[in-house]
Amino acid sequence: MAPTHDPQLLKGVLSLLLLRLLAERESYGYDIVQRLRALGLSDISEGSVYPALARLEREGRVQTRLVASRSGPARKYYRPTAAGTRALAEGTTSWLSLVAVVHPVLVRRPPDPPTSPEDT
Amino acid sequence: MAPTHDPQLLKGVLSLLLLRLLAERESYGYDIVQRLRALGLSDISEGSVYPALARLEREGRVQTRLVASRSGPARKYYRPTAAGTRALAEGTTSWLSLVAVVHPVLVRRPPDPPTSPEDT
DNA sequence: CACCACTACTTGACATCGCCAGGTACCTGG
DNA sequence: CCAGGTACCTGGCGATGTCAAGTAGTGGTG
Repeated sequence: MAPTHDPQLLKGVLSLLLLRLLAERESYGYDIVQRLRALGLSDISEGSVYPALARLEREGRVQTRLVASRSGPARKYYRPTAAGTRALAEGTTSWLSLVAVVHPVLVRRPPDPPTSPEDT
Repeated sequence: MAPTHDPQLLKGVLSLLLLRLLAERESYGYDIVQRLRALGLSDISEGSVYPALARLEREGRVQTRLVASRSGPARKYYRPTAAGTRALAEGTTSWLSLVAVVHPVLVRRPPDPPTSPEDT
């Protein structure tokens, strides 16, 4: 079964992921997309990442520098600022809080599914 | 400290929560709002819940019935349909998948300024 | 009786943000 | 020169949470 990936579920979490990945290692958009996919977010699209990165920069959470590449156009490397690191910490707290609320609710025993138990 | 509740993080999860709460016990909008708040989502607003409930109904995931009340206007009780139960199961899987990807990334040790390459 | 608070539900305008599609540009190899 | 991979950006769209305001029924208070 496909994960039936709901775009909505990613809302807000993406920028957190971006900040985190950038905090672990400075990198550029194209690379971030690949790292995200390698992490399991195979459906992630560039059209989500680049705008998110741009937003982060506009908000002063990351800073950039251009670095020429041997295999294509110049890469724009992103790195979190102090504000970005702070935002990451706060966002992580929010995420954890949400998970702490949602998870226990969703993971209780199934409440008598009135349908066939053999759905595949 | 304030939970710094990011509205975006709730996207998509709310309908899942509603479906789950409804699966556990048939109830009406106003009651759902209270249950959500009791669960810790204190910032949830009616303006989020009612439209979400209406959407769920429009999508055939819940069915409703009106019940007169002695303490105010009639209550609209919601209850998941078979499709709703199915959607709940699928949505829960999606949520779990997302958490499985996001959580480990966010919960690694706090990133110091990326300057020590001697980290294992 | 008028007014207000609480219960309940609905709706419209608004903002955010991921996605799709399309576009620009650089570089290497045939 | 062309094809294809690398790399980045933008416009328009759609989904959905929030705010604010509106409609209504019920009961308590002055």
